[in-house]
Parts: sequence; C-alpha cells; structure tokens
Amino acid sequence: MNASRDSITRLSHYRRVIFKLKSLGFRRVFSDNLGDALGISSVQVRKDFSEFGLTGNKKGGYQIDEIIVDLDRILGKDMLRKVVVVGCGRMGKTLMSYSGFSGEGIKVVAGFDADPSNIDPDGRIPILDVLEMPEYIRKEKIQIAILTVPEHTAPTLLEQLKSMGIKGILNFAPVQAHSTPNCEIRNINIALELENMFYFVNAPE
Amino acid sequence: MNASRDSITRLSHYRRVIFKLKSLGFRRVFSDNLGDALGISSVQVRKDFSEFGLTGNKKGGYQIDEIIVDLDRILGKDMLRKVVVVGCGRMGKTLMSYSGFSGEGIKVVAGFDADPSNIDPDGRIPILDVLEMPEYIRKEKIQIAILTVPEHTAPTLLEQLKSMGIKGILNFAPVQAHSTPNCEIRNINIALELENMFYFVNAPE
DNA sequence: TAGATTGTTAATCGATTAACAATC
DNA sequence: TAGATTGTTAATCGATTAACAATC
Repeated sequence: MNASRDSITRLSHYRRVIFKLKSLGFRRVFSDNLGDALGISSVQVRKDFSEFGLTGNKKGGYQIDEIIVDLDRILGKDMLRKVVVVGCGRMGKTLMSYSGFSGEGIKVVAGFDADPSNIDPDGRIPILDVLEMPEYIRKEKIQIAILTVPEHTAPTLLEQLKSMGIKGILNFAPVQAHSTPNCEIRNINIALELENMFYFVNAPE
Repeated sequence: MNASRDSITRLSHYRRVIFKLKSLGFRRVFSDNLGDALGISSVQVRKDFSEFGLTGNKKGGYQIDEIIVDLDRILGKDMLRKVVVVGCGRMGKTLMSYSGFSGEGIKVVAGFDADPSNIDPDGRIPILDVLEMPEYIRKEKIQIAILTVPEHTAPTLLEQLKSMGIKGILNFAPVQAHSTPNCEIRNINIALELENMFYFVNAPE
C-alpha cells in the first residue's frame, strides 16, 4: 500500500471525529459529516476510505463501530507505543508530562539528559544519563524518540539516535533534519511556524 | 503574488541556512548548497528565488548579503512580531519562556488564563485574566495568538480570538481548526504526529 | 419510484522535476 | 574557450476534484 503521509494524517483525524460521534450516541456517519468536520470534501473522505478498504452502505453511510475497528487496525492502535524524550529541559519536561498522549495510547517511558543535575532515575518517569540511552533503547525496543535539545547538540544526537536503531524522531530542535529510508523524521519548528504565519497575515495577497 | 505556504516555509529555511553560512565567513552561496541543506533539489531553490525576484549571477551563485536583505524584506523581518499565549498551563508557560523566538524577532508580550491562581500581572511576561484579553489585543494591535488550552475550551476560544480580530492562530489544542479568509490557523497536534509516525515506522511499505 | 449516498473513473490542478538556453 | 551555474519553459507526477454510475 502506498499511503501518503497526508492520507494517514486524515485517517487519524477521521478516527478522532468518529470517536466523538460514538460517544454522543451516533451509530452511523456520512462522508459529508466527516468532510465538514475536517474542512475537506466528502469525495476526499470516500476516496481515503476506499483506498484503505473501508466500505460503507450506498444509502446508510458508514457504521461507526466497524470503521473504528478498521481504523485501529490500520493505524496500529494495538501495538506498543513507547517513546523516549531526549533532552529534558523545559520543553522536554513539558512533553514528558503531556496529558494528550494517553488518549492515543502513547506513553513516554523515559527521558535522557546530559546534565547530571537534571538526572532523576526515581521520578514517575525516570530521567537517565544520556550515556545509558543506547542500552535502554535496545533493551526496551524503543522505536520513536522526541528530540528536545538545544540547536548545537541536535545534529550529533540525531546521528546517534539513528545509529541506535531509532526508526522515528519527532524533532523540536531548530535544525532541519531529513528522513532516511531507515528513520522517519518530523520537524516541528514553532518559531518558523509563527514567522510563516506573520507572512501570510501581512501578505499583500 | 501567489506564494504557497510551502514556498514561504522554504524561504525561511533558506534564510536560516544562509545566516549560518554568513557567520562562517561565506560571501556567496550556490543553489546546490541550499538544496543539499534542505534536502531538496537545486532547481527547486532557483525556482523559489526566481518566484520572489531574488537573482544571482550566472556563474557566481547568490550574494549572501543581498539575499538576506531580500529575504528579510519578503518575510517581513522588520515588522512588529508580538504574540500572546492563550492558556497558561504547562505548555503555555513553556512557550512563554521559549528561547527560540528571540532569534526570529518574535516576542511573547502577554499570557492569558481563566484560572485566577494562575494570574500574575507583574511577571516578566504578565499573565492576565482572559477577560482582559479583548481590550489588550485591541490596544496592543496583536495579530497572532498561540492557543494552549484544554480540548473542551478550545472551540470557544478559537471563536473569541477570531471575533477579536486575531489574524493568525497557532493551535496546540487537540482540535482541528480551519483557516478562514480573515484568520490563518495552523494546527500542531503532537500526539497525532507521533501516532502518524508509528504508522510509518511499522507500515508494511 | 425518487432521492440520497457510496465508490470509481476521468479531468483538473498545482507543485516538482527535467531539459535546455543563456551567460559569466 | 570550456565548464559551471542561473533561470525559464516544457514535461511529469501526485493529489484533489468533478462527473457519474451503482444501489440502497
């Protein structure tokens, strides 16, 4: 299957909306509803569902319970979802205690830091010395890391994480990292998003 | 000019890389260099520059000093870059003290919160009651807000911000908000990014 | 049946890439 | 000059949208 990043992202959004509808007592949902909720067309919704083999009824829309089961299977909801946080400064600690993860079955299992005064192996989520990271990642079979380190240490750590077999990195450091076949990297650059927004807000159009 | 969001994002990246080169003593840069740095083709770089009227020399690449001046003009570096943070929980406070903004000339000038125990009008960056927000935004001519509130209060605040004349919202709440002609919205959904990454990391390909 | 909705095929659109001319 | 590089025009590609057939 050759799913694009965008279509997978939409799948996650569908899932979130459908869950909400289910909690409101809905049993069925139409492509029109989902399109409205995501701000896209209903054709796009049907195309996405079709691509992943999610089927509905010609008249009655899509069965919510069925779709949720299918989406969970596609998105791999039943799998191991452990992540580590690399760099336990302010942002790192914020993400370690971020409440939004649990709803998605994501669990931060450890943080790593190079500063000895930051280390706290007995915390609710342990913060360990970055030197212990290779062994930890191997032992615990960690696939995904969140990188929240200062700019100047980011390139080194990106390399190290890749060499440790990490398969995905959510990078908050203000350096542009590139995905490789073995490691998917997503860059979140908050300052750049804002800068970008200032442009659009003031653009002559 | 009909610049896409993506091309503007690339412009910001070019700027960052070129600044770095300048600090290393470089005077000129080639489209090949920039392409490598961003992980894109050199043709794309030249196309982007061409679109915004940035010119180089047939043999000698692009003059760094000239390009920086042009990029700053295009990206509006000289303008007012004040933002407010709406919702001063953990993530809100982290962003209020985020060090990555100053380099881009972005300044968080105030935070707003509904919880009285969170309010601190005399802090380095004041945290005010959310009731004072409409007046503050009007007086200070705030265009852009960062939204870091819980899911259930997000829809209301999104509406309020729009009605107060806010032109851009960087939304960290886990709801999908849609841009309107008067208000550009960027959603940053960290849990969803991770979920997405888990898919790609484990996808059969 | 008529109307509403899914699902697919074809058309469109925009962005990227290829090809190449211009020229330093 | 020859080689390297910019800048533009044409081709390609992928994603979205339109059109419409199928059917509940």
